[in-house]
Amino acid sequence: MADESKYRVGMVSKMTGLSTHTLRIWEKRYAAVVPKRTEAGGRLYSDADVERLRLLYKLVQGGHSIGGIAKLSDTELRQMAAAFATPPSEMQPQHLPEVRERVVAAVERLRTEEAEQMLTRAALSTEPTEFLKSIVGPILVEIGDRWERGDLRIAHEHACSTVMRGLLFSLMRLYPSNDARRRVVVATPAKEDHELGALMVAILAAMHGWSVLYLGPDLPAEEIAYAVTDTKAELLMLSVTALEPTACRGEIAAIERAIPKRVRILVGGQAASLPADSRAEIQQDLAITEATLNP
Amino acid sequence: MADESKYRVGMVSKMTGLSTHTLRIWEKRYAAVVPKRTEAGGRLYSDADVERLRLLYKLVQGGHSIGGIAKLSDTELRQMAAAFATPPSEMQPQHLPEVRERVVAAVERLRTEEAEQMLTRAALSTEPTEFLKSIVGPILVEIGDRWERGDLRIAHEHACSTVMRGLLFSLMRLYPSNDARRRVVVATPAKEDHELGALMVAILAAMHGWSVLYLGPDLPAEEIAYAVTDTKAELLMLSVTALEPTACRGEIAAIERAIPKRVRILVGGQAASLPADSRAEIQQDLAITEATLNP
DNA sequence: TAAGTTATGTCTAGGTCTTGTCGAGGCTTC
DNA sequence: GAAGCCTCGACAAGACCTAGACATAACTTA
Repeated sequence: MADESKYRVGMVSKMTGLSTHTLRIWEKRYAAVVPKRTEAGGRLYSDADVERLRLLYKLVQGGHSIGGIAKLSDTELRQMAAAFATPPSEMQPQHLPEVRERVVAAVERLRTEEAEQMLTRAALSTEPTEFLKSIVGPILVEIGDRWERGDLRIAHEHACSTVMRGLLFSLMRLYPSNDARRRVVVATPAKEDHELGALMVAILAAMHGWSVLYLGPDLPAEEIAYAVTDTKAELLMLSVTALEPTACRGEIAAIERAIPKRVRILVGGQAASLPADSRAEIQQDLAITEATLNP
Repeated sequence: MADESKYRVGMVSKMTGLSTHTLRIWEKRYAAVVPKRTEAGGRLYSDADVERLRLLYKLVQGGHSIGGIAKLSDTELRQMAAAFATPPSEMQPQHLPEVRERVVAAVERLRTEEAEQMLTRAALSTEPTEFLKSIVGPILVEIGDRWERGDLRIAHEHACSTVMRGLLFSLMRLYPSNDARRRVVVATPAKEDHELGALMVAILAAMHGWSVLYLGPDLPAEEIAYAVTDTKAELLMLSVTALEPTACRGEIAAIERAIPKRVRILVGGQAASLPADSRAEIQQDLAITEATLNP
C-alpha cells in the first residue's frame, strides 16, 4: 500500500479516455489532479488520481464546466456524480423510499410538522403523479397495515391522514382550473368516510385542466346527482375505500338512475364495486385514471 | 462544503428547464436570483439558487407572473407553492360583508373555485383572527341555517365546508410552529364529525407560536389521551359542534381521567358541555381563546 | 372597438472567456 | 533513433456577457 503512483500519462489517457493534452492542461490550468513526478519530470498518476479523473470526466460530459468542478474535493465530486446520474430536474426516485421512511417515522412520533415539511419538499420537487403514486399512496397503505397489526394507534392514523389531507388540499390549489367546459365532480358515496382517494383523483383532474368540484366524503346519492346535474358536469369520479360492496353498489345504482346518461362515471378505490347492469367504469390504477382524464 | 456556487448558466438551464436567456433576463429585470460571479463576470449559481429557480418556474407555470413573485423570499415562495395559488402581493383589503355575500352566492351555484378564490384573497389581506371571526364563522353559520331551512342542500353544505377545510388547512401551513416547548393537541371527541371549529382554533394556536398537533375529527378518548401524553402537550383543545351533551360530557370525562393533571383543557364550539366535576374550561368565543393562547 | 401600456420571453450583434487541441523545440529512455 | 514525455504559446469553437430590438399577450384607457 506504499506509494502507488504507477501510471504514466499515456496509460492514464487510455484508462480515462482523456487525451494526454487534456490531462496536462487540466493540471496546469485547474490543478484538477497533481500527479507525482519522476526525477526526470515525468508524471506518475496513482489509482486515486485516475479515479478522480474518471469522475471529473463523467461530470464534464454531463455538462459541468471543468473550471467549476476541478477544485472540489473527491467527496463532493462523488455526491455530484450521484445526484447527476439521473435526470436533473426532478427529485431522484431512489430518494423516494427514504422520504417515505422518514415520514412514517415522524408520524410514529406524532411529529406532524416534520412529516409535513418533508412531504411538502417532496411534493414540490417530484412530478405530481409520481408523488401521489410513490409517496402518498404507499405511506397510507403502510400506516394502514401497521394500524391493523396493532403496531400503530388510531391517533397515528388520524395524524397521518390529517397531514395528507392538508397537503393534498394545498396541492389541489396549485392547479387553478379554468376550463369551464370540462367539469368533473369528485366525491365519496354515502357512508364512505375516507376522502384521501377522492382528493388524489381530484388533484389529477385539476392537473389535467379540468374544472373540479370537489364535494368531499360521505355524500348521499341524490346530492351527488344534484351536483352533477346542476353544474352540467360531464364526468363523475367516485372513490370507495372502505364501504361494503353491497352498499357501494346500491349507492352507485341510485346515482346512475338520477344523472343524465351522457355523464361518464369512474369508480376507483380498493372497495370499488359495481352493480351488474352498471355503465360506470372501475379504475384501480391512478395511471389509468390519468390517461382517461387526458383530453 | 461551504456555499458552493458551482453551476454555470448553461448547466442551470439544463437543470431548471429555463433558457439561459430567461435566466439572465429574470436576473436583470426582477433580481429573481442574483448568482455570484466569477472574476471574469460569469454567473455561478448555488444549489439554493437552483431550488429557488425551480420554485419560481413551477409557480410561473401555474399561472403566476414572474414580476409578481420574483421578489418574494424563499419561505414565502415555498408557502405559496405549498399553500396558495395567489401571491401575497396582489392582495387588497376588501369589504368583508361583501366577501361573505359573494362567497355564499358562489357556493349556492356550486362554483367552488370562485368561492375559494375570494376567500383566499380575503384570508391573505385580512388579519387572521378577524378573518376567522368575520368571514369563516358567519359563512358557516349562514350556510348551516339555510340548509336547515331547506333553502340549500347537503351538497351545498358539503361543498362549502370542503372549501373551508382546504383553505384552513392551507392557512395553518402558513404558520410553521417552531416552539417545541408549548405543545397543544387539537381534536374533536369521538362521534363529533365537524372539524372546522377545531381547524380554526388550531390556526389560532399556530399563529401564536404553539406547536400544534392537529388530529382531526372523531377521535376516541383514549387516543386523544395517548397523543397528549406522548407529545407532552401542555394544552388540549377540543371542539364540539354537533355532539349530544351527554356524549360530550362522557368523552370529556374519559379524557380527563386519562391525561396528566397539569394539562389544561379548553372546550369550544356550540355544543360544548362539561361534566359536573370537570376542570376543563368552556370557551365559546374565539377572541377569548386567542387571549388564552397568548404567552 | 381601437389604440396605448405593461409584462414577458426570444433573438441578434459584437465582444470576452473558457477549454480542448496542435505543433515546435527539447529531454529521457530503451 | 524512435517513442514517449515535457513546456509553452497559438488557435478555434463554443459558452457567456451586455445591451437593445422584437413579438406577443394581457390589460387599460380613450
